[in-house]
Amino acid sequence: MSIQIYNTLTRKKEPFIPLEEGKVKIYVCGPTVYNYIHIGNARPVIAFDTVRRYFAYKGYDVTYISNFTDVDDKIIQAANELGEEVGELTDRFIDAYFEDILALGCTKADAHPRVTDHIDDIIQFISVLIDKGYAYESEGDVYYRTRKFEGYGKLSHQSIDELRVGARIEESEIKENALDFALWKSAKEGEISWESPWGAGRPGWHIECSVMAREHLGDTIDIHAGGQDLTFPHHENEIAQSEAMTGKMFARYWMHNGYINIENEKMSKSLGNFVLVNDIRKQVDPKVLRFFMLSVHYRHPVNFSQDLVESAANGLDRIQTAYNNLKHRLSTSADLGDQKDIWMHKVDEQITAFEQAMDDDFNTANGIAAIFELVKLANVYLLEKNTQAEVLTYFIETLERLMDVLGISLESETDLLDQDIEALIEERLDARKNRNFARADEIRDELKAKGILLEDTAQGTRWKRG
RNA sequence: GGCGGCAUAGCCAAGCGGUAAGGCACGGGUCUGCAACACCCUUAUCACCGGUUCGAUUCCGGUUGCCGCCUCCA
Repeated sequence: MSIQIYNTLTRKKEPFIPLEEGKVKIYVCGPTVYNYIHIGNARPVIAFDTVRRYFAYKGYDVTYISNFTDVDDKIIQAANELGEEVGELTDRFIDAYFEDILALGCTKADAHPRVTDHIDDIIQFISVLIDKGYAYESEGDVYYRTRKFEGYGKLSHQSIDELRVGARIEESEIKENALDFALWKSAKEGEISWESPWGAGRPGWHIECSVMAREHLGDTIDIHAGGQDLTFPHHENEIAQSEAMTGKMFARYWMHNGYINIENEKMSKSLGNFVLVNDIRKQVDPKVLRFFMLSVHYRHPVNFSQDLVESAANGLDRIQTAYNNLKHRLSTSADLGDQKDIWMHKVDEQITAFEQAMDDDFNTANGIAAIFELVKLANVYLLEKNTQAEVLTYFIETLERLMDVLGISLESETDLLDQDIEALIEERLDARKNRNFARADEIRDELKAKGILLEDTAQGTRWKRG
């Protein structure tokens, strides 16, 4: 079964057919680096990191590119306000970005190109568009001639005539048409700028992605992804630029993730309800944040609230506990029992269910359901008097493998017990043998106060951090 | 005005033509020295009104209510 992808371009789920057998080239629009990222920024990073992981799981050779917009109005403004050089500011927030996304279990892209490293390519690209009649210079700016590109509007399914010219699109004298957008902006006094055939200036927002995607992935890429709000105008404009340039299809599949709301409200600066990843990940286990986001299909909106995150934490805990218990059993039980094939088969069924879910437009909500079924099976298996190492191992490895697709590691945090604690657990075992339950409970409470929870099983006492 | 999305149990969330996955929370039971973990049991006429169909949560039309894009935005 091939992977089905909902393609914004066609508004349909389509079987994924790579340009090149066994390979997939993905470009994800990255952040404008003038601040720490918020959880809304984190959603596409997590969603498409998961897409990337699943492709890899399926054996694809994935090339994954995500850019940094490191020069634009907001950056210049922020730098001015902070009295910092643009380059300093962007370096700082790029570092912060990596810290944040790594904490969230995302892998770095194969390349993170920056706009400021591609100025020459951008200038060249724009020059060709001008030569081809798709762009024109006007008072030091260069604009894209939207009317000239026939397919304009095909991604957002907007008719160019229906687009409302908002109050903020100025019917500028220097543009031929209100919908024309800037490829090159002339520099204002004192602004960071680069020399160009049209004078000192800097790139417009949309051109960078066309240039960098082409540079790193070629004329046509398999998947182009980003937040829903980028569909128009950003991605529409990218298509116009790239296809005018190459005459070839720019991206075959367009994926867009849904929004995040905060406590049922839109996240916005005016409401002051921005949640920065850098803050929240210090309060909530980033694994939980990731698990929470993946519990909803990527195209649907997700509501971020303390209660919902907490309930996700409890769910993830169920998976973690089962995993820990399997490991504990493996290390404490004899290799007995039979019916190996039956159990292995049941595990396989859930692997299939997981893959079917993920094949269906990366339906992580259903994938997680399959993992929970696996957990249920494991818990039932652990009820057996005798277990087989091979079965336990298969459960453990499968859980690791599937959770890894979701970018969540179940490996314990290398925190070994202090000798003191270990001694206490030993002492408690003795106390229980001697039916000195008062002392046993005392020890359990003492450890609980230190965040160590004890669980007595037929195979001995196991513990976990609580 | 144009384009689009969503409405499923207390909460979250899949399903999208054959009478409802999964998780969280709640209640009852089993296991346990007591717990914890776990297991078992219990919980939904799928916003409303029409239509198509042998049959609709699922398709079509309409109504209501939320939401997004059309302007920087993940």
